[in-house]
Amino acid sequence: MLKIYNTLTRKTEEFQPLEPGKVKMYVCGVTVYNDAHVGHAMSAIVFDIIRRYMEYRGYEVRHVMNYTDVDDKIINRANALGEDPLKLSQRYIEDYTNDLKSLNVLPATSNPQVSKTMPLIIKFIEGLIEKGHAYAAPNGDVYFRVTSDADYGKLSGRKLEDMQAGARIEVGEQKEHPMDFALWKAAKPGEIFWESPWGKGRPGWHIECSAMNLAELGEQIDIHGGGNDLIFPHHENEIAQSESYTGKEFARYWIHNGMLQLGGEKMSKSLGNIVNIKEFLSKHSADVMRMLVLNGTYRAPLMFNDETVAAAERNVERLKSALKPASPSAKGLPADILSALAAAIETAKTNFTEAMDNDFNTASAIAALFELSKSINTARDNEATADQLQPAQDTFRELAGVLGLTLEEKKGSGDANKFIDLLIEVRSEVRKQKLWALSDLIRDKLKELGVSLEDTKDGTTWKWT
RNA sequence: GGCGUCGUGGCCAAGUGGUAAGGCAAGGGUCUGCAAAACCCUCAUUCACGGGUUCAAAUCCCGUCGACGCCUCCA
Repeated sequence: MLKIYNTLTRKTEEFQPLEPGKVKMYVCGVTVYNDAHVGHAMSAIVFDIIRRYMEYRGYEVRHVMNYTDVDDKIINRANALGEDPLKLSQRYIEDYTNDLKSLNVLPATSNPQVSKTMPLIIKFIEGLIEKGHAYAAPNGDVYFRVTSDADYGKLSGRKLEDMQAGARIEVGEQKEHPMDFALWKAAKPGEIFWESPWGKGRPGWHIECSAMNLAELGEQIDIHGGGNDLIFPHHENEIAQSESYTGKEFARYWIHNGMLQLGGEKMSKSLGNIVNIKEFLSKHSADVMRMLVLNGTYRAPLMFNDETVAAAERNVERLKSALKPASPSAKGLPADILSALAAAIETAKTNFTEAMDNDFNTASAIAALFELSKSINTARDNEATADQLQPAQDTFRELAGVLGLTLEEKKGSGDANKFIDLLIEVRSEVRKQKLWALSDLIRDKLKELGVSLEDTKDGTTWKWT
């Protein structure tokens, strides 16, 4: 039985989809005006794992992730670069799509964009005005009337009175209530705009997600996700808009991932403590990024530093060791170890599923993989044949795949491979003659070039590092 | 100030009532010409602190201290 922690109720609840066997999941994507960083990667990986696990459990998942391609920051950046805002955002959409692919994140079922949802957004706002939940200000802005929503604040646990008391809230000139938020913003001179019943303008930040949800998944969805920095105001306002518009409960389960921490602080563009996804992937594999996420709890802050990255690197190597082939000269396993291996397969499956069912407890799930890898390696060291190893390695590969780990070795340039093979062949002859200094020199020099050798009784293996 | 999450070994971290998973690092060993990898052993009488409930608490309750996130754009 799959259980999920729901931000809305602050409880871990049994997952019950609206429609048996199907999951409608909407995850807030990124605002595309800049290179994405590893914090965005964390969020994407978290929901990728959730999606993969639900599919493993047999659900048909419709996974929608939007792109915010109309926004103040995009307009500012485009102005600074002298570029058309929609061209700029389109460029970064392609860029982020590539990042996600590099991270082995499955493509979402669909990726709606604000700029392509304009008619529905306008219709949505009109509907809210008709029902008294919104009003147009004289300057062409349209605001949501928070006092018209009886349970406004239920997701973030805030009350309007408390928020009004907050010192940093300033009363907008055009607003009835300081917490009212913009559904539509009148265009400033020279800004990109769309025609609307309220004049030229563009949508506010929150309305896009309500509209795209409706367009892609309908009035009610199972899961709504995003970073926990979106709980307020973004998700709170989405609920207010959608539920005021449809009169129905919007999302049943709200899932929020924790923030990636660099130097004890949230990684964010405004703090300037950024590691880009591309920068990270130039030094480490996608599996390493994923391992960092898997080692922790998706809801908790994720520590990101040299030490945790190095540990993740080693963890990935350790898991890969389980997939090394059996020795060609293996004589076969003793009966007791063979049955222990069979038992280890079942234990791993059980522990893995129990862990993941418990609100996607990946740290526990990964522990099940470490234990299985130990059993496999022990079997290999005890003369297991390839056939004897295979069932365990198949299970291992399958479970790792559910977490989105590829466990693939790094590929070098194909041309180099045959020369490396040749060098190793020569080195084998050198070793037969016990010319250790020379053979070690070859090994050391290759290491410097990124090729690491391992001498085994069945000969020498190598890989790119 | 308000709302929320959380404080577990040198580090990352699971465990939410029954006597501390897993990984990294470290030390010892097996194997190896030497490495590397793998495997074996060691590594928290204790879970921020102070009270309380209970036969039993890291786990529940109260308080204190501390960290982080949100309250402004944010994955």
